[in-house]
Amino acid sequence: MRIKDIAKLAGVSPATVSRVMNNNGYVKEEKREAVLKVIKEVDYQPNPIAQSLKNQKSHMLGVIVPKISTETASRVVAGVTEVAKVHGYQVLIANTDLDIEEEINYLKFLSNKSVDGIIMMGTEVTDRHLAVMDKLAVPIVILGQEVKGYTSIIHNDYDASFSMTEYLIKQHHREIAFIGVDEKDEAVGVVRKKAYLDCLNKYAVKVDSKLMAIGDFDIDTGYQMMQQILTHKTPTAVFAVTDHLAIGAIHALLDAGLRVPDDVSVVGIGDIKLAAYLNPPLTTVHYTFKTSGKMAAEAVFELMEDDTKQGKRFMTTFELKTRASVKAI
Amino acid sequence: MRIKDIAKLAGVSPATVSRVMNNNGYVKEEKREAVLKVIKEVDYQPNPIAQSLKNQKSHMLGVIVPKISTETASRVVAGVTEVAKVHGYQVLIANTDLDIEEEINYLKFLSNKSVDGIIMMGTEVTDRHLAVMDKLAVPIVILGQEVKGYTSIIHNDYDASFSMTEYLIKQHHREIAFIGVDEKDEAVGVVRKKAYLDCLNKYAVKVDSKLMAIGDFDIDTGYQMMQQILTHKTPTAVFAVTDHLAIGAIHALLDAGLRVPDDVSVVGIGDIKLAAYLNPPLTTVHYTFKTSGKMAAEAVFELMEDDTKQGKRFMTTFELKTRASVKAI
DNA sequence: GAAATAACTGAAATCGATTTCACAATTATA
DNA sequence: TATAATTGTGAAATCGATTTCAGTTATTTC
Repeated sequence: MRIKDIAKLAGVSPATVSRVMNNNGYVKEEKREAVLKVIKEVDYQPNPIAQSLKNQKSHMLGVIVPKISTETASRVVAGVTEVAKVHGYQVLIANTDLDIEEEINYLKFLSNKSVDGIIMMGTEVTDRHLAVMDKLAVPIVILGQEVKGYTSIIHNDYDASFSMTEYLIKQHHREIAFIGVDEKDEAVGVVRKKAYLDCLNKYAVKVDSKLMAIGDFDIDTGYQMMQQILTHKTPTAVFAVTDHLAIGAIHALLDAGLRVPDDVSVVGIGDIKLAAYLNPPLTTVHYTFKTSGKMAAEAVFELMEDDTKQGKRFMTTFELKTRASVKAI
Repeated sequence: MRIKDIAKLAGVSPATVSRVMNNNGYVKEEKREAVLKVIKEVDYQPNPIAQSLKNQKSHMLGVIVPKISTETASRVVAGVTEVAKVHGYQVLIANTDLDIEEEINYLKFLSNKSVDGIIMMGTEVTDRHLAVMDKLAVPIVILGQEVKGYTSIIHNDYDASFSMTEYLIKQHHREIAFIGVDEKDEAVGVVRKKAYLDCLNKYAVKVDSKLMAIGDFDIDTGYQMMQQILTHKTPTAVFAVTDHLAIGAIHALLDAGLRVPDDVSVVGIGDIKLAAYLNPPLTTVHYTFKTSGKMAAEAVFELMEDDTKQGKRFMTTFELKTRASVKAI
């Protein structure tokens, strides 16, 4: 069913049908009714692609995620879709599986007028990213990393990490192991580590490089890094920069015959859904990923209205969730 | 940059540029090179919306999910996007938040030529769904429920649930509580329960309705249902139809002062990522959700080629993951 | 009652690509 | 060499909507 067909059935021109559908321009009441009747009868829905072409709006938002099958990503997407729906927008997902090449390809592809705005969940933002981003035809918002010149939604990684370290120190821990990730990820790899170090310094706790390990993002890595640390020394507490790393660490500790938290306390960051249901329930930092997704979407819509608002920086809140995985000394 | 501009720069007509881009029709070698040179220089990418309109193909797949921020959904989407990428397709996500009205709206909207195929993760499939599905202009595949006449990817819920029950019986459990969900969800609510009952019957274990409870899908429900069952009787084992329900049940048991698995064994279905890291590690059924997503996508592409293949029924495999949450009597 | 304004309508142009069609220039075949 | 077949090209139609433009009819205003 095309607009032409509706026009014929209603005995008017396509222009009139369009005017009725979009409620603009003059249409005599009886013709309007005739058109609406036909539309209802045949359940006519205009071809969105043709509309996109003519209106130069696709009513779609692109979301670039590093890995869709993670709790963080899916929560962000949930937030984005929620706001998108309010604006009558659809969400197009681009899953890069952590491949930078893919990320850049998607940036190009999506910008090419197939979406009206882009939200990129950043891990590593390279110069090549920036080169492409500078030429983008549509607004973009970066989520999770701070990129100057671009609107970014960032989690308060510094304060969160600092507070967590401080919390452990206030529980009288002094031998606090650190399990981090590669520095290519600015927010997680660099900022969270810096906050940890700064906090130790503030409280004059000496930094022991033997208690620090850097690896990937998965549970297994947490396990291995913990084992590695244990070969040198047994800390009284472990600060893992993600909950998954913390879970791996806990299991390594248990397998080494240590009790958590009685022998070693463990904390993470992220507050995955099951954190409270682990044994012991995990002390962690709650981030509002869904809210971040919403904020990102709202920022994109704002940029679509007025692209001079580029470059804003939004920081989301966090909350320390103290649970049983930490025991004071 | 439009095709016209490229044509002008290369000193040819838009038709020739199109012929070069799509590698069809005759083009003299020198003109082809001239065109390619210009395309490369200005990094021209054709407007996908205009192409969609002309070609009547959007190169997009629609996925309707009940809740994007669940592990199941995100794994399915990961599988779908993987296959989609191979075919040069993008994935459009429609998140219905379990709202049937939304589901039907999305079916209509997506079918309307804005995607070339639809994958619907079904929970409840009503007559209203069917009415809309019958009129769909594009192929659709249902994932997770069996709908006759439509290609469905189903998990072997019956056998999985039966095997799990059988496993408990073989561990000499006879008082096996059941925590299920509403029957509106055919696969989870009806089939899994039927298999449980059939298995009890097969082994002449008497069914005790006091040991059965029906609720929602979340951890809290599992907790409450377990508490409710405990007011009547303490079973030796609990069969929850999802891992989340099992986790809720475990916590209710622990809070009631019972030990898992020493006093009560608990099993779930789904094998969420953290199932092996819970305490105790959860005995459950591993479903290959990502594979289901891939199969669904492949089935959709097959239907796009040849719509007579409609109505196939694919069953995915499962694997019993026996972990420490079950103890033989 | 004439002039000015408002209400209404459809033909045609447009969005940016693809493809048909008609025709021209080569090359192959008889 | 004449004819047929192949190669090569651009103008124009097309996809399905929206919008401008020009023209008609109805309503005010003086």
